[in-house]
Amino acid sequence: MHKKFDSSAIEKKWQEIWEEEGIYNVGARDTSKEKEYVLIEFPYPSGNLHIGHWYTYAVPDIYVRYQRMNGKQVLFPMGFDAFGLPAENAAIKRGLDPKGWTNDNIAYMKNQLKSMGNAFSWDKTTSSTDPEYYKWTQWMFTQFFENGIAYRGKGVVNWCPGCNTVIANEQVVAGKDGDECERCGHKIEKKEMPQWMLKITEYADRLVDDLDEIDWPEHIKEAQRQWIGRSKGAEIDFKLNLPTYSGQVLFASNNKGKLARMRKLVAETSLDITLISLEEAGITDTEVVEDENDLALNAKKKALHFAKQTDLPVLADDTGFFVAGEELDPVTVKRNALAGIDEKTLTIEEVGEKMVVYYAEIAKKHGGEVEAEWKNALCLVMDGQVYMSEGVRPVILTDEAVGNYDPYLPVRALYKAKATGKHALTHNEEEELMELQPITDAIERVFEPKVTVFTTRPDTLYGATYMVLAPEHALVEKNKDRIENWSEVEAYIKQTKQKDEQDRLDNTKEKTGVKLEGIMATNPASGEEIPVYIADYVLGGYGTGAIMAVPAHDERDFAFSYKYKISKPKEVINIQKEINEKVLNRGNGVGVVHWDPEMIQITDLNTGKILGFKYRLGDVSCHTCYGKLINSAEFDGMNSEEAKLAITEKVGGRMTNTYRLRDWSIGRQRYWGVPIPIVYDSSGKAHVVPKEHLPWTLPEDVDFTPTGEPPLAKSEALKKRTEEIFGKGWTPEVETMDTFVDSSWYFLRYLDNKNDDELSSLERQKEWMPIDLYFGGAEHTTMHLLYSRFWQKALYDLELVTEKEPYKRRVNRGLILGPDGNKMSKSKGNVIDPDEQVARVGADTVKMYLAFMGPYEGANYPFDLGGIAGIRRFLERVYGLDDHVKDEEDEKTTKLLHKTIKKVREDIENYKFNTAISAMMVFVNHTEKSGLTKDSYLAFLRLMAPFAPHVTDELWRPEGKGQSVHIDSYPVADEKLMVDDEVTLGVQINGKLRGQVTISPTASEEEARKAVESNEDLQKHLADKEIVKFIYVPKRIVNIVVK
RNA sequence: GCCGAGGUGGUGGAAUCGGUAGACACGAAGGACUUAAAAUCCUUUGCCUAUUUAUACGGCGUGCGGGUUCAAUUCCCGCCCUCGGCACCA
Repeated sequence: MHKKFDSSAIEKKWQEIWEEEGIYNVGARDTSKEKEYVLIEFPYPSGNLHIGHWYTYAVPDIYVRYQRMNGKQVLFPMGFDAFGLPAENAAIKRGLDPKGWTNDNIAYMKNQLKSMGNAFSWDKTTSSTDPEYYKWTQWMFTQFFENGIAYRGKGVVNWCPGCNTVIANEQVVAGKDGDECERCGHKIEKKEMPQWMLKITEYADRLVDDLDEIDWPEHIKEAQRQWIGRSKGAEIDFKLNLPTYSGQVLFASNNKGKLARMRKLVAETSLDITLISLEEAGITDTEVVEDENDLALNAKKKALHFAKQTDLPVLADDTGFFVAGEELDPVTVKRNALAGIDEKTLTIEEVGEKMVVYYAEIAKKHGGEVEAEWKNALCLVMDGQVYMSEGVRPVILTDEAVGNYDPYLPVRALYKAKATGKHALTHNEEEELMELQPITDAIERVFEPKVTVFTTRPDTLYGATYMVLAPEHALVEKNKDRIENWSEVEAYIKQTKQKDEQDRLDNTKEKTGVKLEGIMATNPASGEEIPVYIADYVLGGYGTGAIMAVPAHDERDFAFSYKYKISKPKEVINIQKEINEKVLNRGNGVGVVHWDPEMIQITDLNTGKILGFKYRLGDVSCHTCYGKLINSAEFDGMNSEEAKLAITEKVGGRMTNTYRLRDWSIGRQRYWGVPIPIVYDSSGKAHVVPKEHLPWTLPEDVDFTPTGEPPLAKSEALKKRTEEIFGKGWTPEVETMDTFVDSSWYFLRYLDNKNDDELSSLERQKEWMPIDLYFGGAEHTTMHLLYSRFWQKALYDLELVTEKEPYKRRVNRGLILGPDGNKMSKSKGNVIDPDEQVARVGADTVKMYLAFMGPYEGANYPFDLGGIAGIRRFLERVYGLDDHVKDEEDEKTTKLLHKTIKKVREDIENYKFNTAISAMMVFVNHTEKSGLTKDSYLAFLRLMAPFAPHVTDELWRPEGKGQSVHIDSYPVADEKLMVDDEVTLGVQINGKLRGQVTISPTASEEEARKAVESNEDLQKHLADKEIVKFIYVPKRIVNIVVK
């Protein structure tokens, strides 16, 4: 090798030329090419690129360049996720300006990133701190607020004294003694405060179900499913021996007619209550965002909204649903039933249509025409035809069928109907159709003293012999006068409050609890009276905060019941399969001292499947299997699965899901983030900052010293701005948003990064979404990936995006460890500085070495300084490979080239860059000896271009008429040139390798046999032996069985 | 405890529709070149045994123990270990 390989000079030269030529800018969508959107997680501009960034960005660049050379238009954008704590900490510690500090870092890191030589689409870049970016972050928040997705919640939050801020549950990690902050390691305190929340829980089902539609590795999907933690079960009401409520009840309406009617209904009941209207209760905040499709949810929303504003019980209703507090009681009114309305599944439009059709039938029966009002739509029926106003689809009713629609009819028809002025359906007539009894019954039920439990095993209801409430359950405090041992109960509640959730859920600790003396519940199935306990292992925030305890079929209930000698387990499930019992370790730590049961695993003999576990102690036992019911009255003999539904139905329960996932708390008491675009009027009511005032910029006159008060509260400029725009007495929200919000939509902004009118136009989204491939770190599996999926779905519902799911495919990469095999850290002194490596061996070498360490997906690899030298040597040899170019090459070399092309292509598509590189090394090792033609040499340069973009362009340009190799095509293997005319097979005798034969790949068994027989070495082994069997698998193996 | 991933030379790793285990690279050893070193090039390199130190032969080898098969790193059963996640979720 005579040329000197000066990687620094080469790399600098080509980076400048590429930038000048702009060959990596994407520009407008070119529809003559297939699109490919490759996304990498954008970095936080900490100030310096580390080797992990290289692994994150430089290796996927191989895939990007490969797709570009395959003729696709590839979008590979890069930006900065630049809000966050480090900037603010720098401000606190060193008195720097967070904005300046961040911008300096961005500028510096941009240069470092350019030294990578990646094919980034820099023309599409963005930064989350750019006001033109966060303007849209804020605008989306206002849309979420107006649609009930963002709300001001109240609740217990994790307060980190280190960061002086609230952190989300997901950001809390388990430490040695209790919860710790993921970022700073301080112990977390529980604090109650108002919080801005996003309703991710409302999307829980879709977040689980839509996983089936995307092509992600199964383990990542599974992690998300577990995080969401959906469990299917039932809510069941247990009556309590408490007196029925009497006194005032708030009715969630100001509609006088409705109130009068409801009062009349209440009078029909045995209840001693008085309904008062919202106005009478002095409630002014009456805006409730209703869901258009879910009637039950509407009633519940109303009830919840007003329950927060009063101490009175609240009664709300909506088309057949009656709600008090949070407890829902659906009633199928006769009218609805006759009209064929199933409240659970129909939209409001569909209900309206059915209702009108039903009225039409009545009208026909009376031989007349009926005019009726339903919801906001005026519906009318004439000549057997039904019309509805206000955008509701008209229904044309004929004698035979219902269901032909004419969109032009309603308005015209409405005037016509009014002109005819025919008979209208009166309230009295309507009431007749409603049948009062079910409604009054429902209202009575709503006020019945009861507690609702959530259970995944309603099939074991007959075995429920006591109940347990969370100590913080509202019912406990409310009934303190009736609880005979209140002082003991109160002490226990106090003790619970001191524990954080981690303590309460610690299964090595003994379970504790207290009986509520004087309160009894009734098992709704068996009718038995059962005692009620409180215990801290039942959590207020999960399910309904109350459980039914089935000691015969739940391990924890068995333990608790054994400790407090509550009741003998009542077995209601019988396992009828052929089972196998295997005794496991003794003692399983469910938290009762001296409780050391025999633990037995129960397996199905036929399938080998684990059915459940059995715990035995003396003459009592508990098992968790499914089976056939016993001791369950009319359900005896039924299967568990069937019985779940049947029993729930019998006792008036509701099948429902419950989730581990909690709403996303996005408010931060911090400065360096997106200001939440909310202002409060003088009465304290929240209003969004209208679009014309966005971006609602971050003020700069702020003192960062953490005092527990949010920094923005100290800004005079923000106060002044708010009063100037909105008026005197108005105050700004002083919280900023979690940075996970910024990263929930950046991939949309890349597409349309200069758009002043929209966050990202639907046209651009149609061109580029969904993201074809998202490379990222495993640490984002449950947080960023779940939040951004939720964000996309919320936008989808507002018709702001085109896709339900943002990411089609996802690849999780591993970590680069220090040379000692440990995680890199300054304290361990094992940090590899990428700039230093680039200066030493060049960017191409660093990139290729990172790709060569192992498969990209999954594992962690130690950085080896010897290993990187090997790659540098390889590149030097490639640099000198043109010395071996000659006019002719042998057939073997041509074959090897095509085999290498095929292998490299396959490997890139499977993210196995390591074996692709090794195949290219084999090719170079071979051709250095054999020589190769110019054509083969150039094909090889193109093959290697994605891996070592600088050196290949250096070698290519003089040959490529001045055009970059990176806009050329990727070589394609010619199958015809890969066919081998002979192949060497291993020959085994009795399964042991004894020699080799070289034959044609299409050789017959007979030919193979001849080849073996003519081989002297093999003959030695075969002499005096009888060949029992001769196995020949073409192109694979020969195996001879001898005696 | 449960769930997931994994366990292959001194090291990173390769080979799994069952078909010559250890590709490629690092490291190590020897040699060439050099005054010398570096760089480069050549050779050797899973372990064991034997001998003529060069070569063939033999044995053992993919965490451990079984099984299926002509043939198992690959499939099945049991166990051990490592890493990651979750942890009384009713």
